[in-house]
Amino acid sequence: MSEARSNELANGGAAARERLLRAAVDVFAEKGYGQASTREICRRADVNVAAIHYYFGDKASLYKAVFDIPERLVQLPAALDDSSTSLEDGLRAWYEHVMSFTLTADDRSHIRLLFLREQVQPSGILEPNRAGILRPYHAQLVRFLMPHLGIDAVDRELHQLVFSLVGIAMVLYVERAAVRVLAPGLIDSETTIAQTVDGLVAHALALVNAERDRRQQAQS
Amino acid sequence: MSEARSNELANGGAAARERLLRAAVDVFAEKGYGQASTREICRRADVNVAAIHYYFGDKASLYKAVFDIPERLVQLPAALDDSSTSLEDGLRAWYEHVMSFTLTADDRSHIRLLFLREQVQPSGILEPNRAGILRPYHAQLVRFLMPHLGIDAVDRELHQLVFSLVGIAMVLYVERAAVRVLAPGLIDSETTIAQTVDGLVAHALALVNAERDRRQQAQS
DNA sequence: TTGCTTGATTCAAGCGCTTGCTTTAGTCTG
DNA sequence: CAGACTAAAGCAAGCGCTTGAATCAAGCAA
Repeated sequence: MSEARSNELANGGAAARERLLRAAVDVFAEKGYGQASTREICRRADVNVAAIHYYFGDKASLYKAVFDIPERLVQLPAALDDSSTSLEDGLRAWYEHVMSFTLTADDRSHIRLLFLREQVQPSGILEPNRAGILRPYHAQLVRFLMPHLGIDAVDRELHQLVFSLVGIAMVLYVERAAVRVLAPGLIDSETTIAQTVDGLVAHALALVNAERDRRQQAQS
Repeated sequence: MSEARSNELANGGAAARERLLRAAVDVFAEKGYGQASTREICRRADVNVAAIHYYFGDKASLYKAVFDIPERLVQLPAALDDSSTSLEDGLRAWYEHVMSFTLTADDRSHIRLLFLREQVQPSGILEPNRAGILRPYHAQLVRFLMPHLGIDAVDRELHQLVFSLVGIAMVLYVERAAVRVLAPGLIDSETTIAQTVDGLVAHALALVNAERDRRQQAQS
């Protein structure tokens, strides 16, 4: 901590450690842990190879450090935590938020790819049983839906509903290459994505409404 | 062809080439193309390292050969191509089929993981623009749904409906680690998976019915 | 049967290269 | 000068791939 700060003051404020972290996010996201080379990370960060050892110890610890900066990077759509938001508006806000990932390739998308990769192909370095980047999104949807379903306890049906809501968008992201081949016009441009979001909202409403109906029927 | 056959006859019918292919599926699925080592593949296939060069030329060609055996491995649920199958029965057959992937780890599951990995993290070796393993599943659902929706042409709404139907199951597979952490009891055992299939069918019916209603409304 | 040839296959060895990491000698700043 | 940091070189290990010799069954002539 204090060493790092004095370091920042020492050199031109560039903070080699910080550049190293940023480059690591990029390279790990592009190549995966195993295929990422420390030499390339250092080259992109414009530091010497010894810097990784100096600041982090080794490659695995650098990887862990990359995954230790996650929460502040995940910014959830605020509308869903406003209790006055209608069901449709909340769902639309949520899908607009997550579908923006599909097209753009900004700074944050790299870290998202990193989390997805760790999910599909665990490196074995991080402790297992971590829910990854899905947890905050899942938790927010659970919070948002409970009042709209008129329930105050989480059960497996609610969990499954939320996973389905996530799934109808996630398939478009994970399989975006296949989607573009099989159904051109779904996620090719901002315009088509806007249409697709409309479809997602309609699907989501159908799912939530069906679940609400099922619960009312089960009560009577 | 004839050389390969005489080879099979020559040795104990073990066919080193075949063992090599099988081992390659396993190792590529476990490690990914870049992290898989030809030495390990040969070790598992119980052949000499030179065998890859002898039979396939190099590592990349072995990888391509693995991806050239796909179609016969994808066995679709037959019920969906029977026009007498009801909507609910067809959907149930489909989800029972695909959800069997989530728990089991049989021979075929490795090749499925391989396709998923290639989708998320393309190796750059296969020609791009291939829809991967999703294509046959997608096509079958499109065929199955058209009569139940009363349409005879494929449009973008139908495509998106199918992707949503795929997505609500795929999220449980791709994020199965997170699902087990966030919602234990969804995909932990055959019993819970059976319950989850019930939920998937209910969700799918809600989606299809909503889409049919939308089309009827749009007509009038 | 016997010995020889041939072509297919396997084998151990090693080439050149990249990897993660370490070391040693330095430079710069306060 | 002391401590924070960097630079360059090099280590052992692993990588894909190649090589030339060894092995083996099949075909063939004497």
